[in-house]
Amino acid sequence: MSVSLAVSTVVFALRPHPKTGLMTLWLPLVCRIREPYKGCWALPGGPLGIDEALEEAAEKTLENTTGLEPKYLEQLYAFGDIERAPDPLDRVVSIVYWALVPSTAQPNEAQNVQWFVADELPELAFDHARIVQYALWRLRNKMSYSQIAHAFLGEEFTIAQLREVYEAVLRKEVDPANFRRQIQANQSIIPTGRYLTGTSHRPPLLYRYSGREHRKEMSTP
Amino acid sequence: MSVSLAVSTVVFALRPHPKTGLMTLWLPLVCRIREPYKGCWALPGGPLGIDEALEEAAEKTLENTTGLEPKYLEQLYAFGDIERAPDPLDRVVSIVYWALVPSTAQPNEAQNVQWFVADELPELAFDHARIVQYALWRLRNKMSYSQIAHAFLGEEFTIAQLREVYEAVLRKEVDPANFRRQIQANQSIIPTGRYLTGTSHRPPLLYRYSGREHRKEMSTP
DNA sequence: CGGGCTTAAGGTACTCTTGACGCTAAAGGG
DNA sequence: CCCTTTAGCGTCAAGAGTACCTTAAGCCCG
Repeated sequence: MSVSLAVSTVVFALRPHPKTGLMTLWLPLVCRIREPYKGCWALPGGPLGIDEALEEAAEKTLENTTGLEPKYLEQLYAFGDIERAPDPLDRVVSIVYWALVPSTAQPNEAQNVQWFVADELPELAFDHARIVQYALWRLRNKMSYSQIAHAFLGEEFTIAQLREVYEAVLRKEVDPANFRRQIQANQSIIPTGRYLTGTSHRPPLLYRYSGREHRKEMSTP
Repeated sequence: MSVSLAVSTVVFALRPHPKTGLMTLWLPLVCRIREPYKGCWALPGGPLGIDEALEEAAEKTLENTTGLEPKYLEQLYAFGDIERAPDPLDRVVSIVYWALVPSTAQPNEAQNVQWFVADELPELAFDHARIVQYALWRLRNKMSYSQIAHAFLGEEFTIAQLREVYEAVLRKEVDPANFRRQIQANQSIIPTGRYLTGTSHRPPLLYRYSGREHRKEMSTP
């Protein structure tokens, strides 16, 4: 008898809040159809195949539950406490990934999968509530020093849309002028020359992600 | 047949470089006594026991190989590529921790264990060279925004000793005056009132770590 | 014993970043 | 045609970071 290994994924997307209409973080959960925690909501995931890479498993889970491809995927943490499952003989070590998917993409709702507002989750199975908390912390942390915000958007976006992502994730207002300055200082976005029309005000320039980080990163070894 | 799970640890300590005499990062490696990579140097570690917590396993490894207790211990990453071992049937997922031990403690050299200068390692088994590279990056990264430097020192230390830790890890000189100001601004160290005597110059004040972080951290969930 | 050497500890001046806020440009709507 | 709204740029002051100077307080050596 040995410890078994699973891979789970915390998937984040931005959508309007059903009540306030403001952009908010959402994530998909699956309803467990077997014990333990039968009927409870849990993170999507599954056992690791013998010939399957960790990241590959996380992507497969994402594809199966939401039908989406991540624009960003990173390992979060390996959770292996002994008391994770009610029965200590079912010991599972979960390697958890977190992913960002653009709001533009339409998710393909699979069976038993439902999206929830990240700050208003139901009771979760195992230690998954703690895992989500940590993933949220990592997302907000990384958002404030890294350039991952564009992963929530499509190929082209305005600076206001990018700012809206920051405001939604960090849950605080950002000064538009200073945000523009900062984002333009580190050469992370480049103007496409095209404008977004159809707004009832001055048409904003469209930008795209330059691909270069302002801080040299090595988040994944 | 399923994937097996192991826990390894990258242990860092500071000691003078044998040639230059400057403080440098060292880490312990064990010589493999069986195939694959027999005779090659590798990170200390071993399989995860069924009733053993991940962090517990990392601490046990540390104790067995060096006889030391870590002043800092954190999960680094879970490495699970398929090509990690020469034979794909021996697939192992390694959950790697990294640890800091104070230079004051005297290591208890176990059999087959030897310490190396972190920047001058021999050829390593498996993907351990890449793991060490990543651990070094994480250490240097964390050192520059966190307060882990004191983990290399004893209970009491002078500001110059703390600065020496920064200089050794980040491999660059730090202005003593500015370093003092920064370190004193975030209330991370407090003066003990005692002085370090026996030096051939003005005796410096001894400080100890206050335990509070200047940036609220949640590096471990 | 006193001058020289070394590091401790604190201070100053300059630069760069950050935050608060004002002004003009350019669209649509009444 | 004016009003409203957001885009985009500029300004100013506070704060953080950097380079460097001054004084303090021990030991070493002549």
